[in-house]
Amino acid sequence: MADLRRPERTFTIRQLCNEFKATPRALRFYEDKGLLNPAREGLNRVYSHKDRVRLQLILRGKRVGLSLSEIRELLDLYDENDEGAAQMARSLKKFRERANALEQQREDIDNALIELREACNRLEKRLAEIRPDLLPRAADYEQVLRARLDGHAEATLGK
Amino acid sequence: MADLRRPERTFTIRQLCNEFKATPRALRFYEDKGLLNPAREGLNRVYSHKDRVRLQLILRGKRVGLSLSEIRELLDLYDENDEGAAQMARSLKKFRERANALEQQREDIDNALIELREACNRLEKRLAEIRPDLLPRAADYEQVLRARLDGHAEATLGK
DNA sequence: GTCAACGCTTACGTAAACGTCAACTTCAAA
DNA sequence: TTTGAAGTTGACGTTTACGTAAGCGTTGAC
Repeated sequence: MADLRRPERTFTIRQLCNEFKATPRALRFYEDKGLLNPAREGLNRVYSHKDRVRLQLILRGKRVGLSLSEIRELLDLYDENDEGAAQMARSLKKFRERANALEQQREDIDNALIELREACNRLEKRLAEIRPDLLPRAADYEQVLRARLDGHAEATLGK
Repeated sequence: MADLRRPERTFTIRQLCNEFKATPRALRFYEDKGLLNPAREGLNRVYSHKDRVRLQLILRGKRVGLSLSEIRELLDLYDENDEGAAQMARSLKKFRERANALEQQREDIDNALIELREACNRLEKRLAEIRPDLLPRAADYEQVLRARLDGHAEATLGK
């Protein structure tokens, strides 16, 4: 009867949370920060399709490591100027900046990895000389592989 | 007269700060957290060569993204068991874990970069159709290159 | 009739690594 | 003698993105 995709369809907070794997607290927090502005039915929040889209944009922004305030700026731009052009240019700029920052981060990580590998090699050599029995073998991989199944991007990109 | 490299030479807090580009507040903080334990001359801190080495290790640890508490654990191991073997094994393990984490981070970053580039491409295409004059050109590089001259690793690896 | 599930608001807690006062002492140079 | 530089110990502030209650109202299921 009610097509789920009808634009006039609305969502409860929990529906959006389930769909996007967020928590109610998070959505309220975004609202508090001015990223969302759902309608009210009495006290209860009622999310429209536009709100849903905004939430999607928020989460995408987070995925690429933008801060909430940066995301808010972008969303504000979309609102002010809805015909879309100047704000697209600004978004593009923001995204490029973010990409550059990420590339810098990759460089930093690569440098850290170099330093780490040197330290590992030194330790391995000395351990092999002195106490080869204590050499921790690469059996650590199991742990690592298990841990890898979760949401690492959030931690990595600064949450 | 006094050879600067003589092992009995001591250092003031500011000397070490200048040498390693840290702040007094930071060294006191490390001390507060149990990473350093300089002698006192009255109230003033007097850093020995061993303290200097410890500080170097602390900063190296930070450079590769270890937390202060992880660094403290490693330093504690060096102290307990000064003949060095089991603790080297543990350090090695820690370093390998850290290296794995960093590799994971690189992957996360690469994924974010993919998502970003897609978004950039979409925006560029639409902008080129609608308002090609608004296309932000790659003149941003100047800003980026300037910013690149500073300590990015700290930000990148979580400070 | 009542209990659980969901919703709300307000407000404090968390983690990390310091920065930033305030309020002082101590020392050496001018 | 004064003043300026450097040192000290607290203690609170900062940032980000929420988590975690506390305490209350509403509603559907049984």
